[in-house]
Amino acid sequence: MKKISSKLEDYLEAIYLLQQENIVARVKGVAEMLDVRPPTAISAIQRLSELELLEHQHYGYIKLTRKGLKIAKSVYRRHETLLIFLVDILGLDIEVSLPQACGMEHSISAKTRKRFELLTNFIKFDPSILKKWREYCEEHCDEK
Amino acid sequence: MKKISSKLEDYLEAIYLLQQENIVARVKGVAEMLDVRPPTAISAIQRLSELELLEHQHYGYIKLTRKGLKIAKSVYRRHETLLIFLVDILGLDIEVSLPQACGMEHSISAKTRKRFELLTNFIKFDPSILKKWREYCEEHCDEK
DNA sequence: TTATAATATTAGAGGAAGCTAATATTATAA
DNA sequence: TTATAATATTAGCTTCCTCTAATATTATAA
Repeated sequence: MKKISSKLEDYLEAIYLLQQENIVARVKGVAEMLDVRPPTAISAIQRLSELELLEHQHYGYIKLTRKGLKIAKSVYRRHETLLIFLVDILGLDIEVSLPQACGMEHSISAKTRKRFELLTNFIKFDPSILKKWREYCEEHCDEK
Repeated sequence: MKKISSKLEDYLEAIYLLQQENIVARVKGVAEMLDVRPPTAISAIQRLSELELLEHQHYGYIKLTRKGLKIAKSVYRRHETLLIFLVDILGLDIEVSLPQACGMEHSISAKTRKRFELLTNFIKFDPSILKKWREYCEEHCDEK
């Protein structure tokens, strides 16, 4: 599977999320979700279409192909895993965690994602460790 | 402090590391470290010079300014923290960890970095937790 | 000291990703 | 059904970041 840029990954992820809600995505929704202007979204969508990662009918729907969906899901999975780690384990606010998860999600491998998930569960579902960690964090988090 | 692109952060970090070894950095070293051609390095160095993050004498040395050094150190610190986390806690090989740390280092805040460091120390320096985590990881890491 | 090698720089091109302004199409409401 | 609003697209420009080829400077070795 070819490597695409992190920007293009963002577009696939956004289209995937819109598809979840509405079956198909539209240019306006994509542009709004990624906070870009419609022409910017269009040009990304056209490149993704050339890569056969989605199908785009003129003035019509946008739909991920099987290959596109696969990439989109994997990006979103990394995003989710990192977000949960930042919020539930590192104890960061959701608002600051979101953009950081969005930044990191393009850099980690499947194996790394899995390890993040394991560590999250290891801590989260062991009350004594979770408690110890929370206390440790509380105690040291104002240092330096 | 102005936000610069992650590419420019990479250049500052590389120059910082070269400075550590040789007092001053040179174009060739920077280009080699970042795996780009000299003209690419030059153009980045010129932009950084305009931002007053480094001083660059024609055909001569490259030296970070105080502002540049501050950014470089902070990037490198994030890099180090993430690398140690990936290797010592998540148990990943150094070769796969390096590029992933390089990717993530541009996305995390100072607070997030600190939390990563705390979590690393919390696990690393508690032998019983470390042992439990290693076993847990070993047991589950082949799933999915 | 001068020729050669190494290094640095400039010039110019290209792709990615963004924008605005203008235009085309589709959807909606009178 | 037709005028208007909403949406999508095209055209053309900008900046960032990369490259190669050509040129300039500095360092080294004969």
